[in-house]
Amino acid sequence: MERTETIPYEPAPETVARATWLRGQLLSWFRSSGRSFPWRDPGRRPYEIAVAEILLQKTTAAGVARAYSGFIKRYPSWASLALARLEDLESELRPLGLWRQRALVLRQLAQSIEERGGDVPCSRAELERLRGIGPYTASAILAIVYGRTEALLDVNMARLLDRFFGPIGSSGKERSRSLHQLASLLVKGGHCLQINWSALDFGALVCKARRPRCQECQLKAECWYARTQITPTSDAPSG
DNA sequence: CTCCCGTCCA
DNA sequence: TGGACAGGAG
Repeated sequence: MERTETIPYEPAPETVARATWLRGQLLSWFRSSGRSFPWRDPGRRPYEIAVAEILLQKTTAAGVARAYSGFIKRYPSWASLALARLEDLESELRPLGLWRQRALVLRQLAQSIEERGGDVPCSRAELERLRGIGPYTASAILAIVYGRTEALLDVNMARLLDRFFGPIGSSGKERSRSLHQLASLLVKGGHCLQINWSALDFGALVCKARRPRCQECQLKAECWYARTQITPTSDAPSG
């Protein structure tokens, strides 16, 4: 037997074709409807990128957008953040939620970076050793700061992939592996940041968790979710 | 698996 | 009023 049957490192040809089509659609959609955030602006320092990624964890991007500029202005560097008073940090973070653990994480992260001479690690292993930096945040820093080809598989992209390609695997482990495979397939075609941000924005604005806008979605003809869940008389299920 | 947590929207 | 949010840690 072929080893590809037991070790599916290679996605099926049809999957590759659909992923390529999806890429084109997302990039096209992003040019006209993508979101603009201060932390996406070119020229941002690694510090500003890292802080944004911590703030964005399990928090709405719209909320972070409101607090971001003020936070950077008040704490403009790793050094200032490392020396911050915990109470001040907490009150700055309070409107975003998760303020207690995030204040600790940010200050400890700043102190760790300062001990390294002020530079953000450029390897996944080093990044994930730091408090508050897991697989996703490490990928984001590698992609945005160091220009590496990494998939930003957050809840938005996961939902989009899940719906577009259809349910994958029975176990959570298998599903996770397939999602990462699809995500890396998307990103490997080039334009890493554009495709990542387009998938995130599309998942947040069109392929929403609550009320997906399937009727006006340009992917509906090829989307598993739209083709199976939509009925002529009703939009996407409300639940 | 649970907790962290304020905000937003159906 | 409750689920969901650019996750991560215990």
